[in-house]
Amino acid sequence: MSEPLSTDSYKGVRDFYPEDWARRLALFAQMRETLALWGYEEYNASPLERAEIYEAKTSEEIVRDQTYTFMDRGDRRVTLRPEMTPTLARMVAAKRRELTFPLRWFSIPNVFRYERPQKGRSREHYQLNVDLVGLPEGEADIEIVRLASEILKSFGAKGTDFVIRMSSRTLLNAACVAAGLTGERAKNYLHLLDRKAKMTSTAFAAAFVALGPKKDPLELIANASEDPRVALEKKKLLDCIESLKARDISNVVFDPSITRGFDYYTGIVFEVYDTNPTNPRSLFGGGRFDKLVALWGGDPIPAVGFGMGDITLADFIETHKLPLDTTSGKPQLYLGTPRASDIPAAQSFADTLRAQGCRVFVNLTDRALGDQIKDAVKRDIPFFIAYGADEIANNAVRMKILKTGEEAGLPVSEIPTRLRSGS
RNA sequence: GUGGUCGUAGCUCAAUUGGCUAGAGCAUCUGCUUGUGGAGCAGAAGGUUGCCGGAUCGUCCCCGGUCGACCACCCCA
Repeated sequence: MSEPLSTDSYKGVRDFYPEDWARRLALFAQMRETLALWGYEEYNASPLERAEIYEAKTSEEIVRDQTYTFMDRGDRRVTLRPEMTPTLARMVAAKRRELTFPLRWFSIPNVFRYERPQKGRSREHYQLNVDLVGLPEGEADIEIVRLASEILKSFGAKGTDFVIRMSSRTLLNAACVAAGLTGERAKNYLHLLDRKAKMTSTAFAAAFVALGPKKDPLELIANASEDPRVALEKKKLLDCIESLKARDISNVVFDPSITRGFDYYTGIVFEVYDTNPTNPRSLFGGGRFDKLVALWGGDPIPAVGFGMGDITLADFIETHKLPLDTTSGKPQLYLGTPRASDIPAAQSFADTLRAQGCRVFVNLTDRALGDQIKDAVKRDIPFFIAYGADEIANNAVRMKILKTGEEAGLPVSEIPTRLRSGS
């Protein structure tokens, strides 16, 4: 015999036991419900992607160090998707002639990053991706930001629980150009800006001066009248923010340090932060990527969207103690059998209930009835019916509510409604 | 990729300066009898102290390595 295998899961990934998976499903169900109300359709794709699609326009850091990339047996370079947006862009590009734009699409893919596991970060997580494809800046941006807010609110969050920080890549780019920063130096400036909050002001100033700018982009944005392009882009962004505020999104602010890590963003970028002082971190974000689809040829197709990870969302729900109903798939009724020989009849009785949508668990053991009740309690099944010779003979059952201990006879036809009402 | 903290039963934790057969609670299972409960009582099972090596008369305890978890960086979701 060889050594026993390890029961540990692979480093940095999670096993989802039924209880864990029920929580994920509850998250996903709430997302799907909200998105359906807004007319969004769900799509999906394989986690395996051609490696090349991450190399053109996404952050180099990710490709170099943070993806699972390998050669398959046919010498193709394969990557486990680190994010969904390039896949979305590829799928849209592939069928650009037959799709009906604008597209309102979402997906809840698992995505992979090879990096050191840490709080809120593992090597695989599920990430809701919501995208609105085929419309330029304006109402599309507003819908996406509102939807991001709406999804958090659908979990019971209040507007004071989070803040939406917005900026614009076009504004930042215009300010960089006006400040004499172009190409690599502009890109480096954005990365520096992204880190600003974590740096001391002197360290930031030193790194900034090292880039050799003629002016300070942030000052240009503050005094936008100095440059007409900056002024125009700033007005567009502020107008967008004002529109959101006018439509009940009061927790949105302009924050020029929001840049987002990916290079493919072209217009608005936003990031949603938890306002809880013990955990004031970024929850998720998104932005506009008008040139990504054109990487596969043809004219650009404008798009805007966001991605929301399941781990940070679950943490958010946990820290704010928001309720999450995880009972939707659980059995509602435990059918106990006084004798093991009653099992076939109990299954047959269960079938009539199942046909009416009742989730019924039938005992298959020869345990004593009292132990079966204990078993039902332990499994968190709310109702119990003993089904044996007496019930068959009298064609009548008594249903027990395990929480209260009450037990009463009732017509079989009433069982489905009682199970649904839960009492 | 860098640095720090930590690995003892399924879980939460004990174990005297390095010294008897590594303990407890919870959870699990079996009884307290065969048509109705979460309690109680009795009992059982559960461990190569993450793994490998070293130092020592002797190690859960010291040292090195390795794997893993957590935390802070880096970066990002």
